[in-house]
Amino acid sequence: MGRNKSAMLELAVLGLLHRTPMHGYELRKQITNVLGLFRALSYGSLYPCLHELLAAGLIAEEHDETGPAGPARAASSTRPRSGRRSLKVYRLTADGKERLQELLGEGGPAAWEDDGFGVHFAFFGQTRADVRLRILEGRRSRLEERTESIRAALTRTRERVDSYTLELHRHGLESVEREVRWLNELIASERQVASVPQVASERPADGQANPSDKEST
Amino acid sequence: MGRNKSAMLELAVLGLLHRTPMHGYELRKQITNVLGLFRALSYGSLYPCLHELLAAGLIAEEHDETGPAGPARAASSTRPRSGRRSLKVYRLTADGKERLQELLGEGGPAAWEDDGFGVHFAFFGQTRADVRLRILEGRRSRLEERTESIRAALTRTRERVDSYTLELHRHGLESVEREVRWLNELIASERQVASVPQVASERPADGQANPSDKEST
DNA sequence: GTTAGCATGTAAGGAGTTACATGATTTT
DNA sequence: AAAATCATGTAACTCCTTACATGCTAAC
Repeated sequence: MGRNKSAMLELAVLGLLHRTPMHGYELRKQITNVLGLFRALSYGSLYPCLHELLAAGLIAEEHDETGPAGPARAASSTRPRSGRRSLKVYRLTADGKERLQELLGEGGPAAWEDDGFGVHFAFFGQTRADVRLRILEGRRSRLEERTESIRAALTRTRERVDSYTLELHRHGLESVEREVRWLNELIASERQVASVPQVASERPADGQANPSDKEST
Repeated sequence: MGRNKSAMLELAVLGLLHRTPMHGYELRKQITNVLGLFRALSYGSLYPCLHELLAAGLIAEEHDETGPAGPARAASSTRPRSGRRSLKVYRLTADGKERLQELLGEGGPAAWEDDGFGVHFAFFGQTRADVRLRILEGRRSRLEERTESIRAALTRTRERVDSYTLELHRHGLESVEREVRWLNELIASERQVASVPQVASERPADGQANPSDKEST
């Protein structure tokens, strides 16, 4: 089949469209800003991906008659766009929902690598509890490997590199250790919930899993 | 000229070879593990880059007669490899040193984006004090933009997304804020040193700039 | 004696960005 | 009326990974 379609981009698109239908333009903003997964996803990769998903029947497009959803839209003209140009709103099809569940159910190594973890975590609300736990634990061991690697580098090269390189490693190590602590909290929280298991297909977890009781401030 | 040669890879290679000559194999390990800049740089991009730098006269190769630098090398046979196969040690040429200074002196936006900052920071020891400060401040405003962006997303979507997405944003925000605090310490430290300016060409900073007085446990 | 690690390279292909091309709508 | 933002799309190009191809040396 098609050419592109990196698994992560596909997952992000299907996952976001599962929440609410939207334009490609809005999808890109969400993927870039809200998920923060791709630093700045370009249209050059998003639109072709959308066309492929459409061809595969995983998403459907509808022509938007309401015009762009600008900030002050409600106040001014209700005049329809009269279809001068193609404004498309994409939504998830039944096949698309199936595919999304399939992707979320895999829970393999791709789900805990740097590029995959964020996307998978963002859609934990639709992910089975056992898969969630597996992904969190996979991510933790991945980061623990990195901890060891930096620690080793730090011991090996101590005194042989300048203070800036040392500081970079020190800060990197602390960042990774901090993320491991965060994962430990999440895993503990998941294990508590695990005593009351739930089905993935019907109204999956929202408000039940309450990771970390710290107030934000 | 040549095809590839992404600026960051070139900088990493020249910067590391400035510290000490080494094999391509060792370079890859340093770039992957020690600098941690590229998650896992492949030979497929490193060796071609090396060939281009060689052709450009920025680095030079010498045939290694001592054999691979294995962990227990010193103990066993001192028998030379007799040149059966090409084992190459690369070192920086005079032109390469010039080019390295040129790259380190730019201090433009590329030096404070996600992919560039780590590499540039690792070679701060060879970077002019004013450029160091500029890069640190550029990085800080970049991260402050991101802080605002996440905070905005958090306010906009509060109550509309599930607890996992909220937790992802909360953790992301804290990570960025933590890095900003780190940068503030570094900037303060640089400003203190700035009262005694120094020339870049002669024995640039090592031990003078002492970022953050925390002991490392 | 076989596995793991050292060491160098190439060809094919994937994944994404940049730059280009177009046009409506909203804000200043 | 100009500038910013919304909105969609394509073609060329860059950079990198994967898989292949080869061979030595150390450790178990």
